Amino acid sequence: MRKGELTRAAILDVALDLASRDGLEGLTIGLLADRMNMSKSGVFAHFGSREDLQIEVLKRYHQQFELEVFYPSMKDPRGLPRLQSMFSRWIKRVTVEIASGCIYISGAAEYDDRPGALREELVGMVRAWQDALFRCVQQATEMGHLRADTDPQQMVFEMYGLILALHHDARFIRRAGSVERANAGFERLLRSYQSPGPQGARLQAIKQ
Amino acid sequence: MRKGELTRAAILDVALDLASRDGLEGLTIGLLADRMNMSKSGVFAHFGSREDLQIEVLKRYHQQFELEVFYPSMKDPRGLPRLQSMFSRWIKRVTVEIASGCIYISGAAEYDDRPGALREELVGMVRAWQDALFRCVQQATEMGHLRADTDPQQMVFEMYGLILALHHDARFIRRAGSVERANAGFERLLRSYQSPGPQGARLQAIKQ
DNA sequence: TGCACAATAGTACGAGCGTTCGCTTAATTG
DNA sequence: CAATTAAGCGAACGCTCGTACTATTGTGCA
Repeated sequence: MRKGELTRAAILDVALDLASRDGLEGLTIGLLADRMNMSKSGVFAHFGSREDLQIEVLKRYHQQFELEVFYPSMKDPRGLPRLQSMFSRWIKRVTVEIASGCIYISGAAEYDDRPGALREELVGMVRAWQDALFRCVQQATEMGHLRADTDPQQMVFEMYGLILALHHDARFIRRAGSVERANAGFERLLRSYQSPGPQGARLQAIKQ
Repeated sequence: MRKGELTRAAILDVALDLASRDGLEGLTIGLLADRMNMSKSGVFAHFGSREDLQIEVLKRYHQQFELEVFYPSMKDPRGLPRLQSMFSRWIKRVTVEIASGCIYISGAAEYDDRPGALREELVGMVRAWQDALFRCVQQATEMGHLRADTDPQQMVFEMYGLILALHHDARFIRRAGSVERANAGFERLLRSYQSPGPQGARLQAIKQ
């Protein structure tokens, strides 16, 4: 049927908007129905349960994230350029989300200790993104763009920290200049993992 | 009244425990009454409203944080030693909170876009802690423990990022080794803000 | 011991939640 | 156009929430 799928998509659009603001747990069918000028049961009928709705919203968010951040960066040359592209697109996206809210981040807080399908889904997505970053750092290391002793997991950890700090300081604390600080942190991060290294790594570089 | 204040304190203890797990928004009077083996109205009578209860819980948490992290570090020699002490105590605390949950962090997600007394209270506390870190970095800079061109706000930003990443990766993703990564990040941070500096800062150091 | 009042229990209310059901439209197909 | 099915509505369910009000128990001081 055509009409059904259309309104279903429209509902998901509004639901994604609502979930961005209030979190996935704050997404309520009643409010969603109000926004849609529909009855609660009318909205509900499009999904088997609230959890199904939440998962659909989450998948839609993930898909949008990949479309906006991941896929475009994959077209950039692998190694350092791709890594920089990933981070800058990521920053750009989070910057927009300072106004609307980021489901990955709010979801991490909501489901860090609440078992269920939603948590599994969410963890999987964030893991996938971290893995993508991991591989990118790894390639940059293999290509000599970063020091050979670079620990990719460590670098991904710190990149994620910068994004989390950005979201925290800009959206929660509402401190100005957070985007610039996140970028400055990334540049410092890159400098650290390019030459020269710590604890005599410079000597090793000379020996080669 | 002796008895009243006693049970009130006991209620707050349990409430803090509950709020750590489920967040301040997840703290419910019914559940609290169950845990206390009391009636809902009996618990409620100790506080004017749920919001008052939440604020009391928040203040208790803050007080505990100061007692465990801030005050002990203030006894350490100012400058770099104090900064390192602050961070290591902070890490230690968050490490414990990986099991129980951190109200500052979950609260940041819950109240980043929900106006009200709770948000104001919470923002004030986090700001106060960031300011304490700020002053500490500043002192370390003045004392020559860190490079003169160190931007304290930037350093605090990155320290906060490491803690947020630790909480995220350990509690949400449940990845092992996150504590070590947070510590490694801090060590790298310190190395960056000690000599030598970026973009020809080494040259300037030589000139002096 | 008894009185005054603090401390807790009990009950009720209105609102909102997700969900179910039967029914009425609206859309699609033969 | 008629038959069929999809789409949506409205009311109701059982539940939990915070809160108000009343009744009962318990404590502590004269």
